[in-house]
Amino acid sequence: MNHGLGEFEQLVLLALMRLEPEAYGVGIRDEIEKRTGRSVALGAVYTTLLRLEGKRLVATRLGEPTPQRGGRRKKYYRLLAAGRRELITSIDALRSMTRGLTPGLELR
Amino acid sequence: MNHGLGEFEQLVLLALMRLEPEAYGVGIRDEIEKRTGRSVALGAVYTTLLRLEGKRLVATRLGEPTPQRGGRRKKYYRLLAAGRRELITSIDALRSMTRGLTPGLELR
DNA sequence: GTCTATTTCTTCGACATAGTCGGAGAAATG
DNA sequence: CATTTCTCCGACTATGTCGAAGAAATAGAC
Repeated sequence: MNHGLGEFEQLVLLALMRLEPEAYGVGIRDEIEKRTGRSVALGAVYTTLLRLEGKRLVATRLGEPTPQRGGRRKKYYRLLAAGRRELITSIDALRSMTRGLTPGLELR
Repeated sequence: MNHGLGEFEQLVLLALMRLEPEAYGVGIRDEIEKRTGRSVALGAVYTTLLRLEGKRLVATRLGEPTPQRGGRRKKYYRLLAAGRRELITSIDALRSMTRGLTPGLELR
C-alpha cells in the first residue's frame, strides 16, 4: 500500500495551495525558496508535479501566453480532493508527533 | 548537496526524541504507529536508523539484557546536535509553508 | 545442568518510490 | 533570429519498504 507523501511533495503541494489558482512551476519554486530559504532546482519541482499529477492528486489547465518577452503559456495546477486529503493526513501525522515537544519543535 | 530529511526520517527522529533516553527500534515503531495510526514495518525503522547513524545524526549505546523471556540487549538511540538541527530546520520549513493556511492545515 | 523451543530485537538484501540536477526543447515576444 | 520564459526528459542518488535470516536472551522439559 501507499504510505503518504514525500517531504518535497508536501512542500510543493503547500506552495501550490498558497498560489492557487495561479500556481505554476516557476511560481511554486519561488514560493518555496522565499519561505524556506533553501534553494530549489526547477527540474525538481516539475518532476514532482508530474508525479503528483500521475497520482491524481493535482490537475492542470493551460493558461494563455502573457504579453511579455518569452512569456509562453503556463501550466496551472490545482489541488484535487484526494491531494488535499493526503496533505492533511501527512501534516496531521507530523503534528501528532511533535505535540507537546519543547517549543521550537512543536508545530504551531 | 544534501537537502534535508526525508518524510519518514522526520517521524523516526521525532519518535526517538520523545522516547529518549530509552529510544530503541521496537519502541520507536510503536510510538509512530500509536500516534499516526499508520502501520510501520520494523525493517523500515531499522534501515532508517542505520542511515541516520551513518549520517552522524544519531548515536547509540547498548543496553543490558532485560529479565524476561527473549529480552535481548537493546540498542538505544540518542539524537546528536546535528540531528536536532536538521530536524528543526525541516520542521521550520513546514511551519513557514503552512503558516496562515486554513485551520486544519496550519501546523499548530 | 543441558537442550531446545520460544521470544525479542537487530541486520541484511532486494527492490520501489521520491528527490535532484543539468540541459534540451517548445513557444512566446522584440 | 535572438532572447526570454516555461516545461519536459534522462540519468543518477537517496529514501522508503518489506520479508526473511540471524543473534542473543530466558523458560521449561528432561
